[in-house]
Amino acid sequence: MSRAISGCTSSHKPSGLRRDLTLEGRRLKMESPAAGVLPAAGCGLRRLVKVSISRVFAGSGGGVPRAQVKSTRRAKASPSPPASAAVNLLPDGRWTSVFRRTLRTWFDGARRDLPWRKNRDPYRVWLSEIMLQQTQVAAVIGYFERFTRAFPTVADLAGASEHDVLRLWEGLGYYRRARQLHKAAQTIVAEHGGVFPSRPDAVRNLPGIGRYTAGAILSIAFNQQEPILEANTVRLLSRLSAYRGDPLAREGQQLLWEFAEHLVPAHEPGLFNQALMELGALVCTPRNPKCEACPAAKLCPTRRLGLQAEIPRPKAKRSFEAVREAALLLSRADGKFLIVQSAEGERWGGLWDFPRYAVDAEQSAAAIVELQAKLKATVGLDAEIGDLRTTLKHGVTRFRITLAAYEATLLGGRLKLQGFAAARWVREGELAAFPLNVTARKLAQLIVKGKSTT
DNA sequence: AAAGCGGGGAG
DNA sequence: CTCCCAGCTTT
Repeated sequence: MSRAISGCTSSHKPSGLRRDLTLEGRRLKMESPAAGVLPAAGCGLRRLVKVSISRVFAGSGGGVPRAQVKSTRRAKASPSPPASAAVNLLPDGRWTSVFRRTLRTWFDGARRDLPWRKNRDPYRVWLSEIMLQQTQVAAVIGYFERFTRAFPTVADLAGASEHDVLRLWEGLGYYRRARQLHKAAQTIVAEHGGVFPSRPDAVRNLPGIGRYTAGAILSIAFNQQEPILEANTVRLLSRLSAYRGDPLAREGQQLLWEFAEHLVPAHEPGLFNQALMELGALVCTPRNPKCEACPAAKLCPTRRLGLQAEIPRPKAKRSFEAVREAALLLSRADGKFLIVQSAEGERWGGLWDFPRYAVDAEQSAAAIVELQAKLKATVGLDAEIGDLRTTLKHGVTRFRITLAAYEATLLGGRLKLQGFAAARWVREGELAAFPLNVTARKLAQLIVKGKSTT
């Protein structure tokens, strides 16, 4: 792995002087300026070039094959659990009635005090649901508070710039959510008079709102008897029905949605749905579920069968593709850095970043050669690159990113940049005002702190 | 049906 | 380390 790149000892500071700067005895020369979209400072240029090597580990695995057979003994002293036959998970009326009452009683005492539970304002419910998509509660709380402070109403959100919306989303991930939220707010203002719609099809048609989110908003904010199914309830309902198939496959989804629809009561469906999720989040956890503390323990066939570790069926491992990237940090004599905005549909779409280059080479020496070629081809630079060094590492779900750096200088010319929504030169102090992805944010901090790249 | 999309938290 | 998270959208 190429994280062993290290040893840059140069620590010169940026200066505005026009000089033929050398780094570690190596020089970066400008090639003939190609027609480009970005003017580089004509003279006195000093570029600080950093490279980040990012890597996405690959590997693929298959799902764990499991027997399809299940036993469906019935409980004796408790209401009958749902059958786990392949076609029907629905419990009888007695089980359902006991479960609803038990769950609601438990929720009254166990309910967490979360900021979006302060009231039932549809806007706040909606915002929280969008933020909570594939994102844990603890991670959302602070974002929700800052966001609602900045944009207290749908109209405030609709009137904001996408830049400001993304700034408040920065670090939360899945940035398409923020852009869709923003667009939906504008739709609500334009087509619904600024009032959040309550008709299911109108809600469902807003960008970023799928079946789960629509059900959550309609039940919680509008007290409509609509079911929900998300990560917590997939797990909870799988266990409550001892469903041994793949809960994420089509059949599993259909059965679990039917189960959820069967369970949701006419009275306070929103509280019931939140109670389902709360139980899944706090008690019926993925690993080592707290069955001793579960109000529904006696209603749970999975618990009775001791199959908590098998249900829900573990997901198949994801496969990964190896990727390595270099982030280029260019600074001019006036201290401005080049940043680019990722195009819509791309990774980090809408966010700003330092331009990145794919690097295939495994070893640092080969990576440097490769980068030289790419810089020449894409930026029009002849670069002699100093030592690469690791500056920080960052890991995300599908990426193992190691950022390294090299230093070089550039003496002017024009840059050819394509494939970005926008590109700008900004002062060091202005970097913080842009919505940057997390690795760019960390590199920006490095710039502010160190001034030099060592 | 499968892939793409981020980042952080927990075990 | 690995797994998972108040999913949606596009292919």
